Amino acid sequence: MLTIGQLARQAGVSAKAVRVYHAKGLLPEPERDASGYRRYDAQAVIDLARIVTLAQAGVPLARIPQVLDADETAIEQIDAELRDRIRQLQRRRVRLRDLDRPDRLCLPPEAVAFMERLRPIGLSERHENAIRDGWILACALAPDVSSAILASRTALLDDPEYVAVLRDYDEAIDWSPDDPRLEAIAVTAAALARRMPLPSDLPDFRKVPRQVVELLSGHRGSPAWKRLDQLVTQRLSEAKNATSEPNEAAAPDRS
Amino acid sequence: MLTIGQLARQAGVSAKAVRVYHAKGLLPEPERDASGYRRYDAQAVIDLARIVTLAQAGVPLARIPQVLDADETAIEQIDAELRDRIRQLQRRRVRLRDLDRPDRLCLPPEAVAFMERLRPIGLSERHENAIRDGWILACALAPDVSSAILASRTALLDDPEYVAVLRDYDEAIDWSPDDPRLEAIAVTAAALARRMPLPSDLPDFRKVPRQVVELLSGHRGSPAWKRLDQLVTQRLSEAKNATSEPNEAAAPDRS
DNA sequence: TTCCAACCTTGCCCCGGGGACAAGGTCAAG
DNA sequence: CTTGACCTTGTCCCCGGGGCAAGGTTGGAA
Repeated sequence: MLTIGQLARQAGVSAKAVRVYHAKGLLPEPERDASGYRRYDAQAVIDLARIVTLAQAGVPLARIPQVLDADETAIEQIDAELRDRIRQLQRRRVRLRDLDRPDRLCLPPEAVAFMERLRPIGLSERHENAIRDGWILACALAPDVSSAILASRTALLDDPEYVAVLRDYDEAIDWSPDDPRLEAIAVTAAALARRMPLPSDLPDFRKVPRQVVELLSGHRGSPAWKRLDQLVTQRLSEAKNATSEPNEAAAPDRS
Repeated sequence: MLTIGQLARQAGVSAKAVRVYHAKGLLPEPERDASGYRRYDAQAVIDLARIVTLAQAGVPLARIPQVLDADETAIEQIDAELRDRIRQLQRRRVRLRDLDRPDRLCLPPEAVAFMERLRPIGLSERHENAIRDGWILACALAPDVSSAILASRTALLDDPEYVAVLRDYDEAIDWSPDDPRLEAIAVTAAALARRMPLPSDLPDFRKVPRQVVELLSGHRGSPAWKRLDQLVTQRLSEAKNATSEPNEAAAPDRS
């Protein structure tokens, strides 16, 4: 006959835990000896092992009696949950390894792929981070729309002219808004913008939050970029003001 | 700029959790807009993702700031813990499959092996369970001693005479203690006992709790077995009473 | 025998990591 | 201008025990 401590050690739990299982009615209270100590037999060892096995598999104590009485399928379900939790932990290990890579941590896979393709272009870190932050916010606000835009934007990275405009913007980021060289960049950018896929071509464009459009075409704190936006928009509207009203969203965005 | 709900959704947690992280100083409180709502930027998304990643990896919230400031080795250590937890869950899946196998659930591997070898002998379920319960209690009381005894007992299962005595005991379990057939069994058992390894041959016999010896040689509720114990002990002491005093523990035990 | 450490008993409060709900203020779109 | 989905602070509650108090018991060694 075992004392509570011997029973608990055998099962790998604390004596307190065994008392809790008694209190919750999971494990029947055993006989007491002359001094009031609980005394356990082999059946109690078996019963406790079952309870501990289920509890450690994540079954809430309150559900354990039902599971013990139920059929095999309940246990299969618990096993499936356990398998899922193992997968989850494995995914979390991967995330842990990316702890100091904000893009992998915060962006959906397609945006990560975009950033991977963007990096070899060799923009400044500041520009890259600005682009990354734009996508982070866009994906948080409207994941599906953002991933649609991402697709077209990723394709654009194969376009040498687009890449050239990106590099121009990169160089211009700290220029004065009055810098005369901005004109030339605006000309190239406007030419590009005319054959770029526009956000308005998206299937659900009317549902796209205005915020997202503003984010992806915003000037992000650079006065020179703000000025470039103005110049490009002006050029675009001049070129097509016979056929359509100006469309601010058509300015080529740097992301 | 994101609201708390958008931020939380992006990170896969509840808005409440984000407020908790603010209250614990893990995540800096952001600016508020005109109506008092918190407004988050991309950096907050990154910071929150880091916090959530660590929290989901099992790091207590109170330790997260230190980990974020610490070097790589802290994260490697967390990763190692995560790996261990995965292994643990995998072991628990195995145990879950053995939920209705008391021996696998409660006994050490060597005792499981013993029971596996015992089963084909074809004893009654009652006898087998009595043996199993004896080992459960013995292993709980004194695991190392029990495993030493188990080794010699497992070897005995190769001895046809020992197996024959086991079968005799199995048949006799419900006989009356006055049954004359018990005599013949006692004769065979006593002959066997004279060449069986005795518990007193164990290296640390003096440390063996008396309880364990009683358990493994006890009669476990069968009056016929109790009588057999008497008969065997009597025979053994008659045979050697010139050289040694009677030794109750030398009765051949059925386990 | 007497001692001591290691048990055991009940009872109560505490913890982390949020969830639930209240009672109200605010936003955006139709 | 309403409606429903947000947001704000605040409070209480949950599980699965851990820790401690304050006392009684046991068993082996000196």
